[in-house]
Amino acid sequence: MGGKRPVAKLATMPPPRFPRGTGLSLGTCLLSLASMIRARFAPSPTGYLHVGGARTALFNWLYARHTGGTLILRIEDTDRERSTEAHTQVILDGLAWLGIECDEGPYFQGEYGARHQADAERLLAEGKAYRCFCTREELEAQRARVEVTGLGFRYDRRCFRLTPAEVEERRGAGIPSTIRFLLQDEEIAWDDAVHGRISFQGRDLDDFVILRSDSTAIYNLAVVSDDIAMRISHVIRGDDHISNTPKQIALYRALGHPQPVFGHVPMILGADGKKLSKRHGATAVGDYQDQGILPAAMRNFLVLLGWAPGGDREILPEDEMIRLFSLEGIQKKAAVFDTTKLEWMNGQYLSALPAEEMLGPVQRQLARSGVAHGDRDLVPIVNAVKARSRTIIHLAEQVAVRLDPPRAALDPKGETLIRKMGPAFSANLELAARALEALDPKDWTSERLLETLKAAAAEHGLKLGDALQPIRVALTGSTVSEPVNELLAVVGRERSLRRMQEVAHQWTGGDAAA
RNA sequence: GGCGCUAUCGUCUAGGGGACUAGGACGGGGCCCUCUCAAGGCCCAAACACGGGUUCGAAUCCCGUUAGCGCUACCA
Repeated sequence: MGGKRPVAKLATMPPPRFPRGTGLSLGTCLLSLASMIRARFAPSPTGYLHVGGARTALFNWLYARHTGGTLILRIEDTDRERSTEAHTQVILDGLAWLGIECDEGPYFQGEYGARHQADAERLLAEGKAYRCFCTREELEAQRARVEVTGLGFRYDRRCFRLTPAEVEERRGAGIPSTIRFLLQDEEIAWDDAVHGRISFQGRDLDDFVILRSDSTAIYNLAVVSDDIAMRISHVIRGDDHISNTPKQIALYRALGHPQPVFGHVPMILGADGKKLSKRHGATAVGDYQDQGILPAAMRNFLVLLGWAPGGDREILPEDEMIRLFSLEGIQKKAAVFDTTKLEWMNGQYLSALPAEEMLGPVQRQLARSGVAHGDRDLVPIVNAVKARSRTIIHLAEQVAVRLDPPRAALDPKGETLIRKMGPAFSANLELAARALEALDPKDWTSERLLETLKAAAAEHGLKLGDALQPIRVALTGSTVSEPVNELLAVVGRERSLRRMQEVAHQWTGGDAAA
């Protein structure tokens, strides 16, 4: 393949990375560009992995996979007060659970302090930034004064007007200082991959601090410095960063680097239309893992929240998702997180997934609720109940009841049935039990059970439903389950008969209305 | 306050000037299947925020209004 040579050549080229006039054919050039796409996910470990962050990660991952590019993970741990290793681990676990694997990293922003500082000092040396000796208190006082007048505060550049001698004097006196970026009054615009053109005026922005008095970088500098160093070509992030973008572009310009492509994805809202927060209940991906959501279902739900492939697709397997994904399909509008639809989707995945493949999560859930299953094969039980379950938790409860019928709790539908049938409930139950007991244990199969039950009902002139529903309620506590013959087969002969007799007794002598 | 972003059924969305009596999905209602439920199939209710333009023609383009959200730190 002749494609190898230009790629190698490009790789050794110094920035700017995007070749112009290199004499390469358009096709080769596009091919090379595609393979040079470098996207990143850059969470700060100051909390759990939020579903919003997870979706941003998912979009980056899909974009990288779709284009054959590279996904870089960078942990932005420069806020030492709030960042913890535990949070970093939770983020890593969350991404792994969702099946989002990164090609590079995790890198830790905290390790690049020296570069951040060097970049700030270079800007200072080039006159693109200046030392600022204003203290927090002074700044706050200025801000308070201006806000009374109803105008927005903007730093008045008083330190920019200091003479070199004054600066030296203060430095000599050991007065702490920050480095502040000198923002030009010019238009700063970019073609956002999801919003189209967005434009700001430099005069509406503040001269912002880029380096603290302790020489650590402020977010905007750190991000730009790292994104340049890591050769990031596409910055896909939450749209709460839109107003940071002009500052970052100004930094790219000052540092002499071409800016990457920016794409700002919308926020995720709670059911009340407000920004998703703890009040809305589960917001961390770990919460959904605990609730028994399958990673594939979570991914499918999340990708459809703010992105659509066009057309009527709902269930998207991973390869389809990657094939169809595009930045153009991303919605501009914030989306409400609808847990009901998530559960529906999880139900779809649960129904389609072979029992063997969900044994792990089911066993973990059984262990959590203290249910021992010994050496019993869970596969047939899971197969019997998975079509009717929306979460692993719910599914595991159903498995537990089939393992040990006395666990069954009577639900309102079960109660209603008992009340409506009156004495017939126990009578029919006993009748069915007798018929089943007469069955050779070897014939305790779904098919023979149905035959036997049908024959018994016919013999006593009962409608099939009247014969079967009491069995269902006895074994599960509810009127909802797989077909009764399958239920009996899955529960097993001894357990079924014992439970049927117990329940029949319970509702004869006693007060059936309870 | 300033700056910016956004606006189609309750929710997620399709739609990129005529193909729109605005399509799909979740949820809701009804029917079918069936021993029950789920799944599946069929049907029903349900939306272009408002006001101006542009145009022969606007959900689609432009401008306002309104509402929501974001940012406005020596946080990220």
